[in-house]
Amino acid sequence: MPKNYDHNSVEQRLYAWWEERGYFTPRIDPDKKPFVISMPPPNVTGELHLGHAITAALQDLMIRHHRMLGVPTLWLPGEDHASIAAQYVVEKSIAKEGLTREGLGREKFLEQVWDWMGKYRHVIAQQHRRLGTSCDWTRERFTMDEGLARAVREAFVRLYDKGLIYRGSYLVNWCTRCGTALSDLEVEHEEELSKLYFVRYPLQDGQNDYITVATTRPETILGDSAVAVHPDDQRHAALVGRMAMLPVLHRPIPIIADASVDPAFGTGAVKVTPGHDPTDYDIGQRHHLPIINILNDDGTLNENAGPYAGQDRLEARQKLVDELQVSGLLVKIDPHTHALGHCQRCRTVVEPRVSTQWFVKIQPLADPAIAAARDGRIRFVPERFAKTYFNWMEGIRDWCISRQLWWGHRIPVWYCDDCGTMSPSTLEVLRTCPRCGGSRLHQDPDVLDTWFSSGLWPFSTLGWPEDTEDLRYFYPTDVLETAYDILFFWVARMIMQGIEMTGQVPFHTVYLHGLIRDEKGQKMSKSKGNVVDPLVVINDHGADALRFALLTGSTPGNDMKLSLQKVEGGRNFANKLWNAARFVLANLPEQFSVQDVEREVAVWRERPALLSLADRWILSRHNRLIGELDRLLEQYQFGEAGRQLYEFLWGEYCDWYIEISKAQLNSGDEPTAIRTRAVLLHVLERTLRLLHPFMPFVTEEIWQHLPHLGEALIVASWPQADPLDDEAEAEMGPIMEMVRAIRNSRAEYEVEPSRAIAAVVVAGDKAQLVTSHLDILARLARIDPAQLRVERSLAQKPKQALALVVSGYEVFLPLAGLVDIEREKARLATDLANMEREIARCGALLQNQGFVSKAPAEVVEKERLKLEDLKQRHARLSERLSTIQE
RNA sequence: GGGCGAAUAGCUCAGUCGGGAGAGCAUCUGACUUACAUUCAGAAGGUCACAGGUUCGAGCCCUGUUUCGCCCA
Repeated sequence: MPKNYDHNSVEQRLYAWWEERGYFTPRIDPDKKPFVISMPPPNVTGELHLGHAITAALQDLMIRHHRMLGVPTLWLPGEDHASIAAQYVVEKSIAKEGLTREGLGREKFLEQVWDWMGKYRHVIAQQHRRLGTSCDWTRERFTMDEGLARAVREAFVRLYDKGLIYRGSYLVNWCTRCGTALSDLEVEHEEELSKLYFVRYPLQDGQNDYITVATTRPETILGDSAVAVHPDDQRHAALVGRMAMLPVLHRPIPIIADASVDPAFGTGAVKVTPGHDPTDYDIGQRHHLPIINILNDDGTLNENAGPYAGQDRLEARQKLVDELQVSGLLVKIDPHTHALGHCQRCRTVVEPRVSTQWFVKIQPLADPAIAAARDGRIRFVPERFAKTYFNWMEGIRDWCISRQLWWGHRIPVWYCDDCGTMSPSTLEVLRTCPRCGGSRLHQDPDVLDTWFSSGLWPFSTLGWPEDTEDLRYFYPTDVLETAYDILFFWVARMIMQGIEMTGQVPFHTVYLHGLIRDEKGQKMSKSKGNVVDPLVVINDHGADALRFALLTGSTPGNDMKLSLQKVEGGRNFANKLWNAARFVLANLPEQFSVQDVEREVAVWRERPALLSLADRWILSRHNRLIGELDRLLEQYQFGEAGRQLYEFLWGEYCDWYIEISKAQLNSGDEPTAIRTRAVLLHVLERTLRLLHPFMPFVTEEIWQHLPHLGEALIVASWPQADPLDDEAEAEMGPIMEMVRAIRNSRAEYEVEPSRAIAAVVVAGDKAQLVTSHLDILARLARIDPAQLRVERSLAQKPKQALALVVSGYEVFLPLAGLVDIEREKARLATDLANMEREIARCGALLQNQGFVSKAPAEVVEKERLKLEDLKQRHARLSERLSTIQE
């Protein structure tokens, strides 16, 4: 094995091997309940980013863990066709060649999109492989696959037949660039500084009388149906019921009273444009006002705009303001900040506009989805997202699902040119009209909101609506893991559609992770140019390093700033592990087999006394780690689990046990050496299994070098903990403390690191124990074995020596010529003072009746023991102080 | 306007049982000690945002305040 771990020579080779061996594909076993995750399908608009990397890391962790638990485990991958986003990027792409969607025509344009899909689906799948995702590629799905298209038609028709889908003319969000309607969720509001225009509307029957209204969109004056004031507003009460004359168009409109008007806004009088504003739309409904649409699809004004017809809305705004100015109707223009809706995809300002669209009646779907979360059939991790979910679900409005786009699932409704009826159909092509039998049919030209098909993902990917073996076995799935920013878009819709279509919740747990931000805390975006490409990170430091950094650097639901230093830390960890394995292997004899280890382990279980204290300690620590990991993984505390693995492997196994093992291996006692090798290997091998879900590549690679049973770590079994050895842990603690204290003193007195020094350990009834572990002190604290003494007690304590007092032990370091009595006095005095403070605190606590009577017995006992230990150490220290003061 | 989150070491963040404040990085001192300089040993560094409250005991629970961020309307 080379000295440094080289991820580049390992990762892609191992992945190809795993995939080829078929480890990612579960075997259906009717006696076992499977574990299933549907991978959130990335958009085929581009390449993966760090958000996908954390998604992959978290899900692969759960998947690999369950696979090792022996559960049939399915992680179903795929890609989303991302209707509006994909159409947007392809349009931009062909624009570089001077082509337009309209110029190409529907068919030719769709060919271009399919080309794009083919390319990027492949790129995305390859990138997922680089991340190490152990998903079942044999079940890979695309939301535009025929099977999934069939599911979309089925879902549409079922909802239609139940009366939950309707078509009608309503006010919707309209993107003038994309030329389509959008759902409420696809509109993003941003605070912007704009202008508030105050405009006089002359009264129809008054001379020189006006009512002044304030508006941010003066061009919509052309579509006004009324002026409204608040019913209690005394300033305008006299005008209610009279008529105002619309500027420019000179159309008389009524002045009405409506409680939704905010008297504090502008002058308290507002213009009402039911065709282009949601609030005004509602006012219009209440007062039976006419709806006037002044916009064409592309954002130019239509014939209702009179002289401004044909002009772009923003161009018309300026001209109209100029005209108002000239005619003296413009009172003033104030600066004004307000939230403006933008198209999620192209950032164009969204215009509310009345048009004929398809809608899902959402309340009948939302109610059961709310109930499922209320009664615990679905739980959220972290829990607080349940509240966000309820907030949104309870205020939900009907879902506009039709889009005036070309790329996507065509709305499965056919119009008969003979009898004029419309027929929804689950058939891909409807050839004859079910009503009149006519064959002159044309399909609705629009497509469905992408999220309509995404909402079916957990079951459409398994074959629904067919009653397939996969659907029966793998559905419902278990965990849905994704970023919190698509809770409404996707998660909520899967829950609603899942319950509606299958009668079951599609998953029992929703785990939401936060967003990955750059080092300054900003959201990564291509336009900001601060996007970190996961592939670059992987090439530099390895997928394991990236995954470990993402997993241990985040808390569920919280955003995370990823720094490359953190990834370097992960890379260093992989290298550390690699070298630990090199050490272990270098010390194994040629013929060392797993059977040898197993035989040893079986013996220890019967007779732990055969082991050294350090052996027992590392075994117990390892078994404790297993228990902790089981608990943490169960609770979805993946970051903490990873950190504990890191701490164990680096801080305990490498820093202590490997160092101690060097002494045991070189002790000259063959049984000790054999035993030590077995412990080294046993603990390493089992810890590799625990770490595998976090760092799959380096663990598998090392495992393959070690003696092992079975084919691959990826399908090895998850370790089960042996009993803990509390005694060993309790006795090892003070010995480690002693080593640290000696190292500390050596550093303080600037003893050359290479120089071995003498020591006397006073150990009371632990003398035997320490005597059998002198090698630890000798090696780890650099004590000269020839000058190391252990005594039960010492009548005459050396004066020219440093005295170290740790729990249960006293250590004297006779550093001839180095000990400075004055300095030593000062050190002892400081230590004593600190100790006295602690003793006072501890004593006061134990004096406190409330504490003694109310705190749990074990906490009280802990404090008692602590106080006792402190007092002992204090006594020895003060004795020492008086000795050297003589 | 409503809701949520964050505020802990110089930086980035853990701290999910209410029981003596932690890690990584950075800094300082020292070391090529035969697995690893992607390393090792040691040190320094904190009024856990602020003010109250509950409790024997609060970084953690409750109330209020400040600053920053996000979501919804």
